Amino acid sequence: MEGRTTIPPSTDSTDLSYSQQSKRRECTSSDGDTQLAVPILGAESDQAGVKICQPGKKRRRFEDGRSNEESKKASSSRRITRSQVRGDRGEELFKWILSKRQFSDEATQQVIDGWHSIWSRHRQRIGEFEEFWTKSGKSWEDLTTVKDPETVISNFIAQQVSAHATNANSNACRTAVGMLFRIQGFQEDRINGFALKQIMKKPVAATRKKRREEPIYKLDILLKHLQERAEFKRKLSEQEHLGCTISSIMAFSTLRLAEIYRASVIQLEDNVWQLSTSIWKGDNYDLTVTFRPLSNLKVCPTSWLSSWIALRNEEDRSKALWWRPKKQKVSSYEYLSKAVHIIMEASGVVKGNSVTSIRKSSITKSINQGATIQEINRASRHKDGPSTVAVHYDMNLNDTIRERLTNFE
DNA sequence: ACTGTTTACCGCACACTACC
DNA sequence: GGTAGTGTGCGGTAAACAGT
Repeated sequence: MEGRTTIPPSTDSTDLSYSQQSKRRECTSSDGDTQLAVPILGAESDQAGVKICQPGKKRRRFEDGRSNEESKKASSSRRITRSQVRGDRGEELFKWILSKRQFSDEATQQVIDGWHSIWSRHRQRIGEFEEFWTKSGKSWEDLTTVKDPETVISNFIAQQVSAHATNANSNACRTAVGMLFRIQGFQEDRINGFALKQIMKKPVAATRKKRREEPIYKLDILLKHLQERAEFKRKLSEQEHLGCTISSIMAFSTLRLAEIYRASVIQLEDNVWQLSTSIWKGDNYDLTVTFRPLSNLKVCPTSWLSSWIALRNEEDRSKALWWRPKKQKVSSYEYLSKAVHIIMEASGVVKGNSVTSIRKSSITKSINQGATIQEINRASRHKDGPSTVAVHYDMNLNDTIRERLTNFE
């Protein structure tokens, strides 16, 4: 996988429009709020290449070769935690601090709501801090009289590190506890000072993305697979059907999985589908994408959407978009993720590729076909198009450029 | 001194997965 | 199957460079 090949002409289009009775079917978004994942980065470096160049030198650079390539996946030694209690304590502490500042419950809640999905992570880290704090004989009250937050954080991080915290954990703790002081009104420089930055150098460096020209698989293998699956949709398991539908949407809309997860959909006339979602990454805004039938219906989102919806009973029509007809429940984010992975694997996509790689290869293919930069920016919805695209999407196109460079007199 | 370009750094949203 | 720990992508911003 890599290199270019010719794009198979997308040909025939058997009609497989499943029932599409009434215009305007409506499905609402599932989630109330998302509940996953945390920020911060990782790669458990056994001493990542932190290398600070001598003073007189230029810029520091952390990703010079030789850092152990394979970003290690979920380290085998996951810390064991008594999570529920911990998170609850964390949230309690957070709320307690705001109440000390006379924040009303509503106000406090709205502060929390300002974080979309990561709050569930912050509260865990704060909980971890709470343990540390209490264990060292301090009370919550003592927290409000802290004069020097940086010291508190530094000591906390240092102790985490000596207790073999992962880099990701160090980063997460720094962020969460810093936040705890930020809401007390401390200014940035009192929190994230020079000494703490020194401490954080290693974990932060370890998480930096290593840039390389990684080949992206061809979108075509996925499309081909979708096309095959479309032949016998009725034999597909519910999860496969789901996976195909989402893959198709992703390939043709370059939306992220999380965005698709919280999407809702309306069917307009003639198999035209309108998908609405909200973008949270970067600027927050709502987005509506309209899918019209493509010449190859077998890979087209419209036909996958209509057959997906057709799986449910009449009375479930208005249920959430990712409602699971068999189980009679709404899919979780993880379930969607698994569904797409099943499809990717079946298509022959190399294991280890993330769901968003579909987005990547879709954009890469467009570039390869000569899409203009404007088209790419519009499709990818990247703010700072050119640089982002250059770094993330056209990596395996460099071969072409190099080949051209070989031409000389 | 001023303008333009590249890259580091921060922090949050998103993705993956061990484990219960 | 879902939770929570761990890993990744990317926008905003400013520092470090580089040119005029």
